[in-house]
Amino acid sequence: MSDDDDLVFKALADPTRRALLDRLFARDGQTLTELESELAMTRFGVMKHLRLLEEAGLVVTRRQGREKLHFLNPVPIRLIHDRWIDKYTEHHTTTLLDLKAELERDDPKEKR
Amino acid sequence: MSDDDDLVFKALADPTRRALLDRLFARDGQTLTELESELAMTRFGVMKHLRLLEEAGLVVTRRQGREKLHFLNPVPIRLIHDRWIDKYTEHHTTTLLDLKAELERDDPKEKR
DNA sequence: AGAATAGGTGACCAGATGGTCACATGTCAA
DNA sequence: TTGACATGTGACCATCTGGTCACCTATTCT
Repeated sequence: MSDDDDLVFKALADPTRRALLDRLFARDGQTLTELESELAMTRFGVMKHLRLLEEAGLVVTRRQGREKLHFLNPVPIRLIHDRWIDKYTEHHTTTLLDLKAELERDDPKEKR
Repeated sequence: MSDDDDLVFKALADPTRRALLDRLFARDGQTLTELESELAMTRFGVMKHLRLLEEAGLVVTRRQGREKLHFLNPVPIRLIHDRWIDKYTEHHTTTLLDLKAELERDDPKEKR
């Protein structure tokens, strides 16, 4: 509600930035150059994306000499979850997801 | 990963659409006209936003006569959560959030 | 049937966004 | 201290996005 989290949602809106979060989820504490090498984009682009992620609080950084290490911060994600998932109905959702996984195992890719 | 969820993140990127989800979270099954009346925007704008939310699967609809009822679907939100919150560290995050709430009760609004 | 009501379409415009580049700063190691 | 490396800044451009409007269709009620 306090649309301070606007930064978080804007940051998550781009596929490149989500990919960066995925890379950090897989291995935390990577540098800009490491992340760039995995992403088929110039260093400048990656830097811009990392800046947005950091301003949104989704990534926290620590300088180590001339390197800057990046870490994934899960807290804002958790807050998104809590905004629209009622504690009371959370169990139902989980059940639905299990059912969905079950169905897709039998009938992979059905549209709408 | 299957950037089909691109629609979900794009849909969540706009404050008006998040406000719509909030309204539906508060009271499910509202019509377009009901939602419009709460939002200081023309009906056309609201309709466009609802369409994106529906295409993203965040809102599901049911026609009833000439009315169209809108319902919040929490499943995609849950999937976002599961993408970056490790089951193993989930407890730590919850603990951090509790701590944060605790701190903000004593020191409301501190930046960064 | 005819009026009122609820929802839908396509085009249009101003402003925001993603990506690149030339150039600049800071740090390490020989 | 010089060169190589890691990161940072400001400007620039093509494209996407939010919002509005004139106009259209479908359903309900009298």
